Amino acid sequence: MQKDKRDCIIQSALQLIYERGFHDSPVSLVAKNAGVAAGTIYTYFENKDALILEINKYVAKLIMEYISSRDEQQLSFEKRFFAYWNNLKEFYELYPEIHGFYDQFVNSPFNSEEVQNSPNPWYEWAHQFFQSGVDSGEIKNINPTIVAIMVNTNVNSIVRISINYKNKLAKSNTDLSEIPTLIWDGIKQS
Amino acid sequence: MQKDKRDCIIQSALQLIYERGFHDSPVSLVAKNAGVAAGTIYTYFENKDALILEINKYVAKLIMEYISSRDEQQLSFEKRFFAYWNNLKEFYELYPEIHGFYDQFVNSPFNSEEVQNSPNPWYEWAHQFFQSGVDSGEIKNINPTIVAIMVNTNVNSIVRISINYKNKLAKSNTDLSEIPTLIWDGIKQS
Amino acid sequence: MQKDKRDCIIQSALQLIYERGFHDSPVSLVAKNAGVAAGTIYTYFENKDALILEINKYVAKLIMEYISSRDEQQLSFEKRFFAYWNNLKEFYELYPEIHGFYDQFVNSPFNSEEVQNSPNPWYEWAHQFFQSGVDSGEIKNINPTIVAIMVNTNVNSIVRISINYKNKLAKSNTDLSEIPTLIWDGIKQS
Amino acid sequence: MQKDKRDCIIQSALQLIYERGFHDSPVSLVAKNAGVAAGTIYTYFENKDALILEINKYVAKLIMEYISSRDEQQLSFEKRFFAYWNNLKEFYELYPEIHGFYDQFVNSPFNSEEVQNSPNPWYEWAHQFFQSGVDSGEIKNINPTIVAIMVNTNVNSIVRISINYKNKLAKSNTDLSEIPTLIWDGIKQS
DNA sequence: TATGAATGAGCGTTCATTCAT
DNA sequence: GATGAATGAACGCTCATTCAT
Repeated sequence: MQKDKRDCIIQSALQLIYERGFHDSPVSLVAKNAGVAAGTIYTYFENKDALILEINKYVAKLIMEYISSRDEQQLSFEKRFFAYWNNLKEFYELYPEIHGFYDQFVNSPFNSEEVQNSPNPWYEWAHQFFQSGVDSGEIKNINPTIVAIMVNTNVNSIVRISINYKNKLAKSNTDLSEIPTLIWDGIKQS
Repeated sequence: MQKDKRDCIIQSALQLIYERGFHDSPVSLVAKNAGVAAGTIYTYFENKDALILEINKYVAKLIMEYISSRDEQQLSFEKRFFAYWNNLKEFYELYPEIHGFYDQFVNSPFNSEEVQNSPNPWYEWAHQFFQSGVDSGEIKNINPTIVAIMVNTNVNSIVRISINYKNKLAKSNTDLSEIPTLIWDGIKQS
Repeated sequence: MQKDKRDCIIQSALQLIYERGFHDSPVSLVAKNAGVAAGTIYTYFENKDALILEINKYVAKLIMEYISSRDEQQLSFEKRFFAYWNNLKEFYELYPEIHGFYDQFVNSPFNSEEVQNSPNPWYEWAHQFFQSGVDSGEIKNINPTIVAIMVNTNVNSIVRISINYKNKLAKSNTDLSEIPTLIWDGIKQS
Repeated sequence: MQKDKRDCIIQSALQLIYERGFHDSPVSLVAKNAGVAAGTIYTYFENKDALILEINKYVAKLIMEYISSRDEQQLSFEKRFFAYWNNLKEFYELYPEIHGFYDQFVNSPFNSEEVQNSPNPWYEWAHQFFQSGVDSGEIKNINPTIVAIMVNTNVNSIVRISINYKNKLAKSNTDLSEIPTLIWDGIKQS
């Protein structure tokens, strides 16, 4: 209630979608959890779809800020890559609701062709990031958009594994920590 | 619609979910496209959720059969890996409705912890597949479940890229074809 | 409940619109009064607008049948005119809910240009009726569509007066009964 | 929007109701078009219903002024009648939003028995007008209230016809111009 | 078994009205 | 007085599910 109402609504929706999915997150519940009336949602968002697309933008901005602010460009690309990978994992573990939302959003009909083609600060930053690795000759000469998607998808699935198998794979956590090396071995210029 | 009604219903739901998403695939439409009455669906499936879970099982079986039948165990694991990767990509491109369904299912609330913990022939086969690579010393000693998820997630996202960017990344198709090498460089025993 | 459901719904809506107006006749109430569930309305009508347009058709058919079945073509047009006028008044007094509905419908946005241009058995019958008066030279040579609208509008307003002023104009009922003569004096060939 | 705010609101509502009907003229839109805040409407009108009733009063006053100021009492009643008829038609064609509003209002639940029984300067003037025709023996001895309603309803429907059939009845415009004669032939003392 | 009309809870959304500023 | 964000009851409508046929 103290924060900006628009933010409250986004936070509430993010949390609910993470916990219950798009299906089971009615506007009325989003409103209730945000501490506002149902109608208030429509002061800030045109409709439910628009709210979800705005959450996507909000989330992309947060990720971008988190990762870019921790990137140290003076380091070798190898070091930057591991930092990127670990920070992204850290981010998702810090904000599991964002991980949960993103996972659902990216493969949903909400993520239409139009949405995919509209500018996304995080995707653009990631593109630049891997482009600089290509440019400096530290990673293979592959389309940086594809590398970005590959790496991000990979972090995403690793986080999902580490959440789902939290208890069972205790022993395997060592394995998880080796994944970025694995990816690095794949993309590094040999 | 000569086939078994149960199959018709699954095919119809698969296609609709691919085209319109879970949100927009009401039982009545699934029934209509399957050439049966809405009520009939409840003869074969307890409810809509059960239908979706059954589709998941159906799909897992199909993938497993497709991949396993094309696996030649006498070959080197490297060759088997590339076959695996390419066959999986081929499968998804052959059955885009399965790719579309799977992409939505895997991160949805339908894919509950319980579902993830129940036996899945395809996951088990993939586990065994990578286990044999570890056992023969041809790939690094990492939890084969994790490798399987990594590789499968990777194929999935590559297929998504190749579908979404079909026209735009014409030039980059070469890049896409290098991805499995990249993954192999990551997991192979060096 | 005994009658055809579609008819029940139409009757219920007709009555409610008469009593409370379009504004205050929610689908839920129409359904309740018809003895069906709200959803059932949508089995018979695409949406609320379609229901209202169907009522209009239903009503036009009823009026046409009532008036045409009482028209005796072998009589002089003068006699036929008075019968027409009185039967129409009688009809509206017999079915005040139809009068009430029609009054509201005809000047509402529901009665769009498209609706006005689509075939209406009652309007067509009335057109033919007055056409025959023109043809036989018994009434002035005026566009029969216009005469029909004039006469019908007149009956309509007289019925409204006789309903609204029921008690107060007791004395004036004699006046009301002279109205058709007044109209006849206006349109008859002199 | 230099004018008095109350007038702006009435004008805005009048125009919107004409264009979109009662259904589709929310207070927020009335306010926007009037150049005021939604809440301001409640400074001038108790609620939306009161606003609509006030528009009715406003409109009745305007019509009365328009017609009465053009009535020349020294003329024969016949001439006065034709002037009345034509001026009323002219008024509605000059202010189609008033015609549109009135058409909807008169048969709506807003026009309750209470409203109909409350003093209306326009109705009273029209009553007097036709009373004087009765008194002078120039028209038949009929309740002037009824004659007034008849004539006004008639003008109303003729205007509606001339608006709706604007293009199609080009030829028939001559017919429309004969209507007042028709009415006069009906009511004149023969 | 198969049907599909019927159900009604629950959805997204609107909008007349209020009230703190 | 004027504002417009906030409210929440009420709306039209959908759709998973049932059950008489």
